[in-house]
Amino acid sequence: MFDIDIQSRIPIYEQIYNKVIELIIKGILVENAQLPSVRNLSKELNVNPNTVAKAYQELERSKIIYSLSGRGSFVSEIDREKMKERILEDFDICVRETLQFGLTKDELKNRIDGVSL
Amino acid sequence: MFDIDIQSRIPIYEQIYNKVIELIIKGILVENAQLPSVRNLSKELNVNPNTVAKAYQELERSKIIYSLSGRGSFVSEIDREKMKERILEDFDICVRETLQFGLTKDELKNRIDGVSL
DNA sequence: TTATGTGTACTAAATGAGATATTACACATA
DNA sequence: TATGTGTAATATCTCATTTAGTACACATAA
Repeated sequence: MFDIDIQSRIPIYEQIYNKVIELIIKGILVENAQLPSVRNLSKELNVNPNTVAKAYQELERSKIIYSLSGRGSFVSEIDREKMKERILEDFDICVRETLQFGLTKDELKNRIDGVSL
Repeated sequence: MFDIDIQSRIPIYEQIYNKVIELIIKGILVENAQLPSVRNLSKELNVNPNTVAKAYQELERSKIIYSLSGRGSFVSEIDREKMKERILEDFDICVRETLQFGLTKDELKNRIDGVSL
């Protein structure tokens, strides 16, 4: 569920951050659902607790989750559209970078069809 | 011409690498055109010569440029389609990451129209 | 030949982000 | 009371990136 890629150039804490967003958007983590505890998730991922804590703190700063001392961390009120918007803004950057190389928007659109998960 | 972003999380040598590709794709650097010398470009960018050299060496490894000892570095034979393909493969990764969040291909395609350089 | 400009190689050091190790504290709750 | 929670703090390690400096071999024009 929280699989991460140690090889990736994307920092672990950022992968966790993104994973939580992904799970929320997909409806797997619903409003007020409790996230795995820092210590449990760190064991599950074979990662230092500080790393998970950092991800959770960033998520809280973004108001995506809220953490209660002694209780745990939970999913905030969800505005799916706002979350999607945030993802799409990252996508914009990628598109912009690609266009910069001189490719056309049509080439990009056609390309999307061929992409498979 | 070779503007780079010191703030970026993308390494300088990689920005230079990408810049050269961009200039080739756009037809600004044509076949057998000479690149700025390692020392000159390093001065222009306020960057260590080693950093430029690293970019050039990577470009040569990729057969995008060729370097002649004592002469300089030059643009290789160009297969624009192959270069585009390489760019698009990076784009694929980005698309895949975005789809992973649960967005649809149509949402992505529509989004592209709104992007401006 | 000489001077200058080219790529290349090498070693050493500085930097910074990321991750780890460890301990500790305050809080909630069964 | 015991256990589990988030949080904080400090020190350390690792690694990629970048810098600094020097040196060598080659090409070429003066």
